[in-house]
Amino acid sequence: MPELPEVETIRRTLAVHITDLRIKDISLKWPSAVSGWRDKDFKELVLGRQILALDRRGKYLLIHLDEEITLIAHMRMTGRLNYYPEPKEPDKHTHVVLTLERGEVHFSDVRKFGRIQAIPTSLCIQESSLSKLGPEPLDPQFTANMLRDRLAKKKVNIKGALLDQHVLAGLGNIYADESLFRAGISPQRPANSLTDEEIKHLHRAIQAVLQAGIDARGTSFRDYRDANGEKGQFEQALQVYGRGGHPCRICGETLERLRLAGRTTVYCPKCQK
DNA sequence: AATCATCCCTGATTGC
DNA sequence: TGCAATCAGGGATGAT
Repeated sequence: MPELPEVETIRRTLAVHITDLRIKDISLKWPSAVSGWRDKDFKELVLGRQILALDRRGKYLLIHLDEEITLIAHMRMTGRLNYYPEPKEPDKHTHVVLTLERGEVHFSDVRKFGRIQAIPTSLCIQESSLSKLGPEPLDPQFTANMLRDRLAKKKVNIKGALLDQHVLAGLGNIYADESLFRAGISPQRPANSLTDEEIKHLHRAIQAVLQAGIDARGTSFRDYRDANGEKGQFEQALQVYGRGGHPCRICGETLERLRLAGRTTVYCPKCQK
């Protein structure tokens, strides 16, 4: 599932191909995947626009167009944005095809949870779902003290707090589990029970895990692919995610699987306290 | 304000 | 082997 490192990889691989190109045609195979803004529909806002730059906020991909329009895309679990240099027949899960001056972008999603919205750029930050997001974990301005303050009022377990995009933007199930493992913190701990020392470790672990994920071009546990259809390489570096019942790579203890915040959670009962 | 349940979907996995 | 039930999961929404 695309989390911060995967969305960042999609952004980078897509930007190479589509920056500066104009959107010549739009085909909506499943119109529910897109939404416009006020009384203007998606096509009206997007058709003919030129792609200026690609940005990212948390797990949202932002495609800035001219005329002050921005596309906000979210892949949820199985969404993909693929670039094809030559015209290609859309597969059965492709919901939107953007035909560019050169090549096509296909937005597809097996589970139909992913969405693309067209919105005036100036409203991106204030009026969209991006407005309530927590800080960017890899932003130098995101400090351990900031993390401490944001966790201070949270009584839920730390796993649930890390998945809450209002606390921090971009962590999903994979990188939350991996961060907690690296920090040596049990996912069941109440978020507001962490010591300053533990929060420092967690802060460092989050940044290290996300950066390593980006460097490996993401985790392709199942569905994820970048804009070129390539898998990421981070799966082999995973310490806990998807490894419940297997031995801990550090101490050999059997990794435990449980359910927290409605998500499957894997951790090492010996390494994580 | 924080927390929790529900819903959206379909391919893969599990159960009988 | 075949079919049905269950599982997986991010975020919007509404209830508490």
